[in-house]
Amino acid sequence: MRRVPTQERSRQRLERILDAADQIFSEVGYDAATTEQIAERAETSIGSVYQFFPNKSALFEALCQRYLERAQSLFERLLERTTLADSPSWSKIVDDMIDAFWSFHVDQPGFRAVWVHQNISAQLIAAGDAVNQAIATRAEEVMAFFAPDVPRSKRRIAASIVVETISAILFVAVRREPDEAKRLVAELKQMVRSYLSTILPA
Amino acid sequence: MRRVPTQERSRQRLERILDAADQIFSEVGYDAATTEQIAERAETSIGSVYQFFPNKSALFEALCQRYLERAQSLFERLLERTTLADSPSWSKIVDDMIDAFWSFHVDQPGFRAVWVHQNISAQLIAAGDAVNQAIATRAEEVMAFFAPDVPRSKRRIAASIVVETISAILFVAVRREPDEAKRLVAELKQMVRSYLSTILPA
Amino acid sequence: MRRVPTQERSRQRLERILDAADQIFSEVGYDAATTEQIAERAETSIGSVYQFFPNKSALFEALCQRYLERAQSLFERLLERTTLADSPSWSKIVDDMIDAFWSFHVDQPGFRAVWVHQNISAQLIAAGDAVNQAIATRAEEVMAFFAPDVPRSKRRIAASIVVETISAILFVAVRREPDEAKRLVAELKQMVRSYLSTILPA
Amino acid sequence: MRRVPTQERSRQRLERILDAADQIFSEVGYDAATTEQIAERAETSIGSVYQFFPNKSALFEALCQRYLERAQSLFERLLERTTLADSPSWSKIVDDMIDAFWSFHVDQPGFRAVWVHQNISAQLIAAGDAVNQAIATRAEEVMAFFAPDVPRSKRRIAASIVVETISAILFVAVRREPDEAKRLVAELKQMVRSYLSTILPA
DNA sequence: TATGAATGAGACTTCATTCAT
DNA sequence: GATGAATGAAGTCTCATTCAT
Repeated sequence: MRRVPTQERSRQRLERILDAADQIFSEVGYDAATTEQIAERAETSIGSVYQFFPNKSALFEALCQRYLERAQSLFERLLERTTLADSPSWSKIVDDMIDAFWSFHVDQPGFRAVWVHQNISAQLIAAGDAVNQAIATRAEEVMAFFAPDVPRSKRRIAASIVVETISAILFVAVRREPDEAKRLVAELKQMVRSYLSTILPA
Repeated sequence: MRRVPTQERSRQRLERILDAADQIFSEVGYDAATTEQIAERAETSIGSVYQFFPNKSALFEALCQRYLERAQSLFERLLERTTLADSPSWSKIVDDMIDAFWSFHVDQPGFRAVWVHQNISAQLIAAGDAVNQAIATRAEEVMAFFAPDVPRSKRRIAASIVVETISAILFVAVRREPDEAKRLVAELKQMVRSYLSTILPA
Repeated sequence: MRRVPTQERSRQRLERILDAADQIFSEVGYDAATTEQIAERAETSIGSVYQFFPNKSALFEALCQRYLERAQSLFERLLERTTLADSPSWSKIVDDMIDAFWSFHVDQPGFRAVWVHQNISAQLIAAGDAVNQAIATRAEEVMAFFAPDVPRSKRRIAASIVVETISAILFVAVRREPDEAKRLVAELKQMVRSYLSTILPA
Repeated sequence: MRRVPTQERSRQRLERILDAADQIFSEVGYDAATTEQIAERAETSIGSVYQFFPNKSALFEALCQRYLERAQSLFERLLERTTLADSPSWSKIVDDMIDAFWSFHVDQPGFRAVWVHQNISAQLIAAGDAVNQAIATRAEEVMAFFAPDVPRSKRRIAASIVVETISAILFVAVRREPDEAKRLVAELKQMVRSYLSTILPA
């Protein structure tokens, strides 16, 4: 980012630009989106966009970063609420997690576009991957709480596959009919639980 | 497609164009790929590309179709080999299937690009989706063999989630280190088996 | 022209090519017409077209030539029929001439396209002009019969303007509604007669 | 037009673009003219051309419009100068008109290209036709002043043919040698006068 | 001689980015 | 700091023409 806004006015403008970019990218995809269009939606001039970001790609990366933070923060808020000390069942945690991320996908349609574009351009920091990795790392810690005896490497791979599966199936589900989506989410929970039950103690 | 080649020489050229397109799309993504680049890689002229395909998009769709056919044919070959009458265990089928599609992903890197791009352009027949749906339908029939009592709708959703999960995890795995990838695939088998065991009889 | 056909079969092909070119040029104009399209309409291959004509422009020029010959021949046939020796009134000749050329315009829509294109490209022999000039020269001779005393230069300019006017107004008339066209033609006769009556004796 | 310039600098640029287009179209015709060539002649970049006009065709139409306005304005200025109340002879008006439009043709060579191209592309507002029709309508009014008794339909057709004839002959004359041109114009006046004298009172 | 696949120059147009105001 | 006009590289696609079969 070229300039970090200090004044309130500027910060609002930056926010508007990011929101506009989010919408446009999500509506038409990275390549079809034009910087002019984004400036217009943000009700600024193209010059102002380039005052914050050196180029289109940087604008996209900032969006990725924003999603990473949002997803991580969602995860943390969730864990805080159900403090582990309360000794909830891990299957409850799984269900809550899936529900929470389901809402995340539904509420933030831009995330999809971001995720998709990342899988094209290798140059970009794979923010989608980054989100999943960050969450997998945290999930691993939670698993350590429930199954301290399982070797670390086993926990890592299990956490990884669980997070990726959830992410992937939710990704698929948003495009299905609402009814079908609901059933997919339910079945996803079932799958994750049955898998984890081969690793974690009841 | 504008012209279907009849002579051998032309058919080879067409093949070369498709292969080149496959590579380029896979390397840089749909939008960043240029038709000129594709022609060059195929060692033809841009004019020849446009003799077969009316535009860039049509070239891409032809690739999609090719992958759809390849994946379906892979699936069918697999089922034929392990004739159901031989009464194999379903878990053996699952393992074989995952191995086979893993090879498919590894050998055909272009499939990835095709799959990803489809999630952007709504106009395109979603070949990635199409592949999965086609295979899910077939998988459902296999499940019917092992669990004729499970209601149809349950089978459908189960087949769908299994296929999507396999597809998604393999998709993730190709980008990981070989060692990590191997472990992910192993764990994927485990997850699918444990999920299916809640539905299918031993 | 590259090759003059000697065999009957070839001559027919050449004729078909010229007819096709005539139609296509007339339908879409010179630039929008494609050589491929012309070959197709002529039910030949593009290669055959290029066997007769070195390029698109030459094909067009051949068409021009054909129109020049047709128009000239029309004029000659007309004069023959109304042998001057029969001492017809010149106003009768004018009327017949206008009627004949009106039919020419109506029957040969391609002539219009040819004429229009010539006024763009200066390199081309202006066949439209050529037609008019050729006919003007002949018309001048006819005027000499009726008014031997009028100086040659005066006759030349009068013939020229009469021919150009007829040509131009007929050109305009073909694009008008049939009814309007008929009135325009009638008025054209009136105008030419009133002008000529200032030069030729009754 | 995409953008209407407000600042002086832009207005000049737009003017330069139009002038350049005028020249180029007039030199090589609509199709052979390239947008790049026009930009170069206007001493701008191709991007600037496309900032004002969405495509080549729109640029052409703007030119048509400009000619229509210029021609109409010329006609009006002419009529104002020779106020009808001054009861001039109509033959004087005809002569002045022809002289004025002759200058118009000579000074604005681009008009020719515009006029010619319109006879090809049916989609375009036929500006050439438009010019003539607009002037014919006005000419009809003038005729009404001199011959209020002549029925309206007769006046209309007479105005139409006079205007078309003048337009067509001037069109031809610009391509002739200066001397020949002058004689053609003189003869044109003679023809129009002799025709009108069959309709209008002395 | 006829065919039509192959070629590639070149046209139109877009859009990321700069910079004078 | 904000604006938006100007730039021009680069992309897609067409079509006249050639030449091997």
